Amino acid sequence: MNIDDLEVQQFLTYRLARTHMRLNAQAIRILKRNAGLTLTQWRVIALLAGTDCKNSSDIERQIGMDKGQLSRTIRGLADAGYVKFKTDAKDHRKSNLKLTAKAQKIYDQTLPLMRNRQRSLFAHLDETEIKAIYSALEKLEGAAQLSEDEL
Amino acid sequence: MNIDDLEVQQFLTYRLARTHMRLNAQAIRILKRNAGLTLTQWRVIALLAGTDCKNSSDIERQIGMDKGQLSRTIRGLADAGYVKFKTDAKDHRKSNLKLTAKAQKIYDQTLPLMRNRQRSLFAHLDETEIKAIYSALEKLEGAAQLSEDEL
DNA sequence: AGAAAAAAGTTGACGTATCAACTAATTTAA
DNA sequence: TTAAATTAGTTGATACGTCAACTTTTTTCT
Repeated sequence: MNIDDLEVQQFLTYRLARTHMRLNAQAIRILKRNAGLTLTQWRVIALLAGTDCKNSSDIERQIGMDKGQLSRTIRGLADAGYVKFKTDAKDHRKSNLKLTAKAQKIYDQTLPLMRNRQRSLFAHLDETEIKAIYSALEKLEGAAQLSEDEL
Repeated sequence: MNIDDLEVQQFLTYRLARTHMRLNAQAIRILKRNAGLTLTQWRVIALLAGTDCKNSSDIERQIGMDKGQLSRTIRGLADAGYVKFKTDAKDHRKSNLKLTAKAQKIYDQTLPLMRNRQRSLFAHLDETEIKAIYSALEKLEGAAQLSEDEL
């Protein structure tokens, strides 16, 4: 692999951006059609339902999403009747989030769909590719945190 | 790989989105600092300089970028003195784009930087991972084009 | 040739992402 | 114990991405 001969459109970051864009668009289509949710709404719901995330900061840490955007997404979910706030008894800065029955229901309906999608995507890859892509993404994410001169 | 036991944060699409986000932010930092360009500006310049793309549609096809956004990016580049328009003699719909000396210079300065970054990113991966990730991205991009019921 | 379809590019509207400033509550540590 | 630093969350400004409508020019088809 000689980088000097690599065309810009073949830069790994560029290929990754393209694939990400397309997969994202696909997820947005599926969620819009089947759940009337945006991708970020779905992700927040999924984290609240499927992990031990309880509040905004937990989600932020888990998902690496911008605080501000998260705040607005959560407000949107609350307005749409998907989550309820409850100020933490011990720490009044925190407000713990609870999914409503409505949210739980839509999550239960949508999760199998999203799992099926993962299954179909995996079906296009062989075992080596799956292992390699996970480990590569992990390493790249680490490298992405480096500043220019550490790179 | 059993999908039913896979946590949502481990969905391939999700991991990919995260890695993309971080790599993107890194590229934006580097370009801002070293060239005063945005990532899309850089990509357009790189395609005009390094491939046979001549106009907006060529770039659109190559990069899969939105027409509208491209139009605005190109206008921005023109306003900043990086590209010049020239209506195609044969097809008056097209306007061929030409990089100015200023753009060429900044491209020549920046390309090595960007290549070095690719080199550093690759250095974190082994040969198998590199092969696998390229081939996996290719396949995933194909699968991303499928509609929900084809998946 | 002439109508219909398609392609190039522009523009407007809207949602999402990113960054920074800010308030309020809590923790650290002098 | 109280001043300084940190953490949770909100808000505003601004940039970017996405979608759709629209104009102009070219191509296709009969």
